[in-house]
Amino acid sequence: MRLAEVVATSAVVASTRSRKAKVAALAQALARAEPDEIETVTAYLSGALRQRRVGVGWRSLMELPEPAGSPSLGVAEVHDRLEEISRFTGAGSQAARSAAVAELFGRATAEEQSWLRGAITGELRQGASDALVQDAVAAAAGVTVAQVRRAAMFAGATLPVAVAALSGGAAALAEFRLQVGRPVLPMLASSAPDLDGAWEKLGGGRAPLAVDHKLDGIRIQAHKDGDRVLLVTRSLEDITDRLPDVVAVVRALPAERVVLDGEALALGPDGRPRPFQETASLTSTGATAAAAVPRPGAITPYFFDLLLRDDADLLDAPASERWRHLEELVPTAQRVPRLLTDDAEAARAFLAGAIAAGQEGVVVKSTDAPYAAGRRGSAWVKVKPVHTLDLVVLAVERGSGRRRGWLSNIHLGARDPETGGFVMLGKTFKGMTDEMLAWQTERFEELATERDDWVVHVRPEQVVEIAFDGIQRSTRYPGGVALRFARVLRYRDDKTAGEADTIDTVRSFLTAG
DNA sequence: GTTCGGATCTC
DNA sequence: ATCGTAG
DNA sequence: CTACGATGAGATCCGAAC
Repeated sequence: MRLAEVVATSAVVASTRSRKAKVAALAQALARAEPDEIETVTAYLSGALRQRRVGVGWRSLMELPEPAGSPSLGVAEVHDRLEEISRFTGAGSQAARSAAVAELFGRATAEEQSWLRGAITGELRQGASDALVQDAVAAAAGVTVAQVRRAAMFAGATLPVAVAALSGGAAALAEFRLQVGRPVLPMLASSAPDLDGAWEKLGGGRAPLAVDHKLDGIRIQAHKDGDRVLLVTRSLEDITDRLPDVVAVVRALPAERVVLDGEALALGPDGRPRPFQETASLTSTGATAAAAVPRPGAITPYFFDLLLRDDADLLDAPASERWRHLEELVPTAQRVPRLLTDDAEAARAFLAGAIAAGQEGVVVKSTDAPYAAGRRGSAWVKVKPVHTLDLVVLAVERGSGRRRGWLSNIHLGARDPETGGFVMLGKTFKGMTDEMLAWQTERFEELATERDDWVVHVRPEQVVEIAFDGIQRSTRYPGGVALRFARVLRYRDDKTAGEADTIDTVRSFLTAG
């Protein structure tokens, strides 16, 4: 198949908001793919490449060669070229990479160039990605969407499933099942503003619910097959070599085969969790580096679910049954603290205990739900305490895409009583309704002092109430601290900038946790 | 050898 | 990661 | 209820420039 066909399909998909029309266009293109191109075409229709990383980003694609007059690129050839580009390493690799990129783009038409750029940077914005392509695979192969999704959950990816569906139909899809050593997409949680909200979402405690500590580390899925251990992250990246401590724990479990879900984090000498930054740092340096450098604490795993034990596939079993196996197999010290209760009061106390222990919050779980891999199901509801501050807007960035024409991303400052000025702490674009965007665009145009292509600086007069999850140490911002997951709650016209929170108040969150 | 920018991963 | 919008 | 899109901070790794 020619790349031009994919590009034309992408244009059709982007031009309509109707999901049915998007799926129909994607299915038509899929049906035209040659058997040996199905993986590439499926990936490209979802706007993704098959390479996990190419080593080329938006910056390298700012300047492109003259586009070709007519299309000539084939889909398979593009994939081969990108594979070569992704493999360059060592001195001179950047030059070789950029020469190869120029060569590839020089053979693309203007439309193909812009599609390629979008696919490489992940900013195609055609309003369809994996989920709609799965629908299209089902339509093109004459199978149900549920069959495709189920297979994709076991495969941890859509591409092999597309190949199976289009070449072998429903029978081929039925071959996919949970296997040790083959990562599945992790189940995700929805969220609630507080414990009562979570309680209500899960039926108000008519049946007992589980309340798990929510640990602030990185998600790990552990596979054990005899002595062999595989650890993957939430995005299914293999991190086995970076977590030798966790590998040892998993290898020692008294089962031949096991698949576990959990969280790994760094502990201090006092047994309390270290800040997330430390966990991230320790898990991203390799095993040798970590062993060579004195560490304040090892990376410790805490498991909260068990998907497979020896020959029992427990994905569809009720949570209570999975947890029973988990408790039999994994020592308490390596399990996430959990309370089973039908009493909201007890659950609130458990949440308070989690916070006091330095954890992030809790996840409330139904005891009878199956493990819904890859879905943000309603069977798990997370609750994290929210902090708020009244900050001052220092500047605004121009929006793009859907927010083009609006002033969107605001720069946030805290008051500095010593200088009488303001210290920047971060930015946010979250929590703004279209109505707020319209209002703030007008407001900040009024307050504008200087403007460039991207940023409009404003007089520091507008106070905004910001919600956030916590404070991190920062080398980027002058105050030495930054907000984690800041979002706008509301603009405050009842407060002046002189009444905004101070940088000292912000810093006090660092020690208070 | 040190510093800086880009890419890619975590949350 | 969070959040708002649209289907 | 689900999927999508617009974007946040920090850390490391690698290569290039100084």
